[in-house]
Formats: sequence, C-alpha cells, structure tokens
Amino acid sequence: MPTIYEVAAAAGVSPATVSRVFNGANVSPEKAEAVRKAAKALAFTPSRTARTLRLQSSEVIALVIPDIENPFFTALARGVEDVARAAGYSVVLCNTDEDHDTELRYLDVALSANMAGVIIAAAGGNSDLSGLIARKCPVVAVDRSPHGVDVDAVIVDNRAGGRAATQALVEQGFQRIACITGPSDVETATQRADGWRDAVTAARPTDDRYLRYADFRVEGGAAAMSELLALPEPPDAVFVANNLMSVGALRVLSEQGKLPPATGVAVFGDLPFLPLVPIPITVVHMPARHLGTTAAKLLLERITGDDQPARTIVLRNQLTPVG
Amino acid sequence: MPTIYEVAAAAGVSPATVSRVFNGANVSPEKAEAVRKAAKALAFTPSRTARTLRLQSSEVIALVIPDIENPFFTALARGVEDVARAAGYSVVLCNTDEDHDTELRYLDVALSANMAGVIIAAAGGNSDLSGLIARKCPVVAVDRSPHGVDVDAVIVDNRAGGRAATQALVEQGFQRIACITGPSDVETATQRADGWRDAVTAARPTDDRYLRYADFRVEGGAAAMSELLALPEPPDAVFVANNLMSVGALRVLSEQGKLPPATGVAVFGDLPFLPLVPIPITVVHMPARHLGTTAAKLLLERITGDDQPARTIVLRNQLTPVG
DNA sequence: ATGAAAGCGCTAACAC
DNA sequence: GTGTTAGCGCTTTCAT
Repeated sequence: MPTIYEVAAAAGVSPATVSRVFNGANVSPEKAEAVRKAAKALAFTPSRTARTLRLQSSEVIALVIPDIENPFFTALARGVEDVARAAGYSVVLCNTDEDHDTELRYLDVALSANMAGVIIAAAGGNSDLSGLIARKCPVVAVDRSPHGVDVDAVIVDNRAGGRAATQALVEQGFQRIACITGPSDVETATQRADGWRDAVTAARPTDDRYLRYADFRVEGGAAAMSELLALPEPPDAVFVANNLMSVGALRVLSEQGKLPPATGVAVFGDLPFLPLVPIPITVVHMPARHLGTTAAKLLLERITGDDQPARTIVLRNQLTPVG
Repeated sequence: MPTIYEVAAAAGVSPATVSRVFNGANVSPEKAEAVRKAAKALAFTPSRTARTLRLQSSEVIALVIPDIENPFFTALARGVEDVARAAGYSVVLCNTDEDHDTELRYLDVALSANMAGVIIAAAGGNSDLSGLIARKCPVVAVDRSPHGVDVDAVIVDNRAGGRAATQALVEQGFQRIACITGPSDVETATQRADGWRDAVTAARPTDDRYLRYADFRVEGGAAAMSELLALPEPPDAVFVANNLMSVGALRVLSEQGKLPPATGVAVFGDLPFLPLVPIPITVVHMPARHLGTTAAKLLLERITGDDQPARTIVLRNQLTPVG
C-alpha cells in the first residue's frame, strides 16, 4: 500500500499537500491535479487506520444485535444502513447471539477501534453500557432499552401490542389463551407478556400455567407449544411474542392438526409467508426498518454533538386483524 | 481513553512492559500483576487502531454479501462468524445491495482498514477484485465465484441443482415447465437456468418464452410469475431459482388459486415455513451455513500464509422431493 | 498556498 | 527481564 509520502514524492509536493487534496483543503489547482494524477498512478488509497488514529475517530458505526438470523433485525439493519450510508458512515454488524460476553466484547471493539457510535439492541439482562457512557461514546438503544441507563432509545409499545393481540383473541371468543414469550430477562419479552396478562385478566383470572418463557427462536417456540398442548386442559389459543417462535409454534400446531382456526393465534412481529397460507392469524406489525432509520438519525445527531437529555421515541406498531 | 503510557506510569514500569503484559511476552510476575492492577483501575483497553497501524493488519475479516435480508446469506454469515470468532477474528458484515459501486467501496474499506481478509459473495457482473489481489489481501469467494479471477471459491453445483429440481417436475408429468431465475449477469442465476434447460430439453424443445430473469427478490419473483401466468399458453409448472423469489411466485399462485399441486413448483433454496403449509414443493437444499464455515476456514488458512494455488470447493446441495 | 514537524497509541528491535 | 526509541500513515498547527 502506497502512502502519502510516495504520492508526495511522485507529485513533487509535500505530504501535507497530498493530505489537503484528499481532505478538500485549499490547494492550487495545478498541484491538486498533480497529486490526483500521482495518486491514481500509484493506486493510492489513504489509510483509514492512520487517519482514525490521528483523528481519534472513524466514520464507522457499530450495530449490535442479538440474532442476525432474525429477519426483524436484518430489516432493522437495513434501516440503519440506509441513513448511515447516506451520511457517509459505514455500518458494521455485530451479532451477539444473545450472549452477554460477546456483546461486551463487541462494545469494547467499538471503543478501541474509535468507532463513531453504537446502536444496540441489547442482549438479555442488563447490558453494560457503562464503558461507552464513561467514554462519551454516542449510543442509542433500539428495540430493547437497557435497564436503568440514560441513553436515547427507539422502541415500540410492547405492552400495548401484546394487549391488543391478546384482546383480539378474547374477542374471537377463545377461553384459554396461552402466551409464549421470550427470555424472562429480556424487557420486550416481559412487556409483551404483561400485555397478554392485561387482556386475559380482564376476562378471567390470569393463569400462569399458560405462560411460557422461551428463547425468541423457532425451536423454543415449538417446544413451548408442545408443552402447552400437553397440559391437562390445553389452551385453545396462543399469543406468541415474536416472529421466529411463531414459526415453531405453528409447526407444532400443524403437526397436531390444530392450525387456526381450530386454535386461535396472535403474533407479535411479521410473518412474510403469511399471504401464502390460508391461516387466519392476528399480527402485530413491527416497524423494523423504521426503528433502524430512526435510531440511526438519533445517533448521527449525537455524533455531531447534540447534547440534549436522552430521548425515548416510541414507534407505533399496527395491529392487522385476522386474515 | 487511557493509554499504555498512563498505565505504565501508574504501575511504575515502561510502556513496553505494559505492551508485553497484554501480548503475553515475558514479564516478571510482580510487574505483570502491577500492570494488570493499574490497567483495571484505569479501565484501560488497548487501542486497536494504534495496534493495527503498527502491525499493518487487524484481526477483522470482511464478509461482503449482496442482500442482508436474504436468510440464505445470514445463515452463511453465521457460519463464517462461528469459525472466525473461534479463531479470534471479528467479522464485519458489508451489505452491497447487489450494487457494484457499493461493493467496490467496501473492498476499499477492507484494504485501507488493514483487514486480515475478505470473504465475498460477489454482486452481479464481474466484480473487481484486482485491488485486493494486487495488495495480496487474502480473498475467498463464496456462493458466487467472480468471473475469470484466480481466487479460492466455495460454491454449490448450481447447474446440477437446477437440473435435478426441474427433472423432478418432469417426472411429475408436467408439460410446460417455466423457469424464474436471477439477474442474467449473476453466475448462479444463469447456471441454475442452464440446469433447467438441460432437464426441459430432454423432454421437449426448450421454449425461452418460459424463461424469466428476475432479481432474486420477493417482488421480482411475483412479477415474473404474473407474467408467466398471463401467457397465452401459461406454464403448468415452474422452477424458481432462489428462496426469496419463490415466496413471491407462490403468493401470486395463491392469489390465482393455482397453488401446488395445481401447479408444479420446484425451488432452489430453503423455505423455512414450508413445514407449515400443506403445499407439495420440490426443494433443493442450500448448505448455507456450511458454505460460510468452509469459506472461513479457507480464508484463515490463507491469512496464516498458505500459498498453494487457488482451490474451488463444491459443496453438495441435496434434493428434497415433493413434500 | 505550502512545507516542516509533532504526535495519535502501539509494537519491536535494540541495548543493557 | 526491562527500558529506550523509532516508526506505522496520517492530520494539523505553525511558520513562511
């Protein structure tokens, strides 16, 4: 890799002038031209590493997510990317696999690589953002807002969504409505379950035998559904708290010949294949991409020095009735 | 961010000793302990930026993919990640959106950020890997092998897969078998179409009215399917060359009340929701994760100096008959 | 407008 | 075993 020194030599100018050309500073047209020619001839690309070291900051933002195989998070990532790229930033995707140590390691990387900021959908439990905050590294939480930390957040109203979804099942006349939610240490999971409880309690006393904490993954959803169906008095409907688990749950229902409408099903999150299958399911739509674009905009504001108190933005998630 | 100098001062040693402690070189136990204590007290994290500049290489590998919202590529990414992380490397995911300029920009970033290597599923057309190769940056191509470039590649036998899938439709007795494939400048797309042609030609003269080049995306698949069904003599079966397009195609078939078994459908790629829907479809399974792990292993070998001629590894993709 | 030179934080000779 | 020091390639004062 050629350096500015070699370009400078080839163009008959000083390294400083080369740097100026590549940073849009004032340089006489002739010298600028000479530099550009030399640079092209040598296939020179400025070292981001050196630049970052000198500037103590790079134009890269980290997007930390718990599951890269969940289409919700990849859609969110697209949103982040779109606005980040438009602003000249690159996005590096960090998949924590819902693991705390991995998450912490990535946050460390973000810091020690002088990244411009971090957007994080926190892994379960209370994520440790103290390092970032102590170093004043801009952060915005998305989808999940880390417990008791004062950072910008972009979320949806999980409880209201859970309530609305469950309410729909109630109105369809189901009597024993179960809930399959995510890990008990993930905020979005407990909130959605709270929403379920809200709606169910209104009808009859809540029965926690019908509540299952799973893992937000396909197999977890399947296992939970199997357990529920094996109950002495199995549920006649289920609210599933995310997209992936609902695939597992539906698979089990299918295997046992109990697909909707035999069983009532409401899901928090989008199911892209739903139009294909003639199954009546209530869906709470997640504005995944919008969460991403909003978070990215917030982060960019912080990066450019915005210093107002932390904001929390709640995006609407729309209920699509049985269809 | 504290530096080794501050840690050194706090521990009463030289910066070099601090560096040695963090790099496992020989240091007396007492000093090592003092350094560790000081480092912890200051919450010191070594600057990767500085380290990378000094070493002219970082433990980061770039994974360049054309569509982050395609589960095939995210599964592949998981495979890459698993292997890379186990070897102490971080993976940064770069989404090109099937765009050449974006791709080139990311390759530039990889180079100028001193990344250890690149795994690339090339965007359509002939990707320009010359920069990487000139700089001897380790590269391995995955899923798609860039045209006329001598690099390691991990792929599947697209033509054989397309042939087998189509053959299955032939054997089911379909007469007019259409093909919806990807962009004509993407190798995997044309190869899968070639496989289709192989199988169809054996039965009757190929009819290119039944061949559609789409975009490997849901809406492209839907549009192509609509066009095909609007033909004077519409096909009675279709081979769809990737997972996403098949979702679109199936949606259109569903809308027109022509879902399988009324229409024969064979798909190249996995459809996670298939167990849910009682639709008989022939599927050519893609070993997505395996492609990723294999590519990562190859790349790691190259990074550690392996210098043998470029290899191409062809992974088997299994045909799952109608179910 | 341009060049000289210092320094971002780290590692690796090289001395001792 | 440990300290001193010279860079890695860039940006940016400070002179001129």
